[in-house]
Amino acid sequence: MDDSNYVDLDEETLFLVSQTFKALSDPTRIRILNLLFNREFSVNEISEQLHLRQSTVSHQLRFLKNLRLVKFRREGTSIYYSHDDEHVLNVLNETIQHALHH
Amino acid sequence: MDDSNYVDLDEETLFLVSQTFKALSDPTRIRILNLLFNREFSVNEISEQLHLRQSTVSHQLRFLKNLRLVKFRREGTSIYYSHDDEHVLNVLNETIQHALHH
DNA sequence: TGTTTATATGAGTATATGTGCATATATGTA
DNA sequence: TACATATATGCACATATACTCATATAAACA
Repeated sequence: MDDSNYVDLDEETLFLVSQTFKALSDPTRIRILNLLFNREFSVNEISEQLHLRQSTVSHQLRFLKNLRLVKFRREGTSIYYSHDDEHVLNVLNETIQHALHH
Repeated sequence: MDDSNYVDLDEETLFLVSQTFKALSDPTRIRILNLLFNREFSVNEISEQLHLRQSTVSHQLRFLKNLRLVKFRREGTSIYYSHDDEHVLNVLNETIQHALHH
């Protein structure tokens, strides 16, 4: 069989890929990203919409922010978060649709 | 803004999606799936190729098997594993390529 | 400046996860 | 049957993770 396309993954790539999927491996983060799919929400809005503690949302947003999966803008005392990675969001959405229809 | 497409995810979908990504969130499992991309390998072959303990490979294959991401066939005393989910493998490959070229 | 509102963060805790060792199981062969 | 080889599995342990509470930080405004 032809396995000439096989390339051993370097450590940096492995880390980046695993971190990306780790972001999508937690139900809370999936719910947040799914909520942000269409528009931006403030931390409080996310908290209320998903029935999560403010600190829980804030912790998870930091996680997603560090991976550059979400971006934010300040408006007064509120901070509005929105998604910031088309590729990852597409992967998530595809997999959700795949799960919903199978 | 239009958020009419937003649907709260049911628990079962959330679990399935998060489990799928959890499978892809570990460097060892990523390396195994990446190895199996082109052809099947026995447990020992995987172990040798990736410099992993036999038990580690076996444990992770069980994980992947439970999620139906790999399938296997017996040949004598060896068991050959191969991938069994085109969608997940595509998602993984896309994300690896994305990471390699960015 | 003091107060209110919104968000971020540190510490503690319970649980989940990944790995290795030792051993069990299963197949093949003498 | 006895033994060798290949794989699976139970247990123990170290580490990672997600959540909560309490508190810190930051902006708006009286």
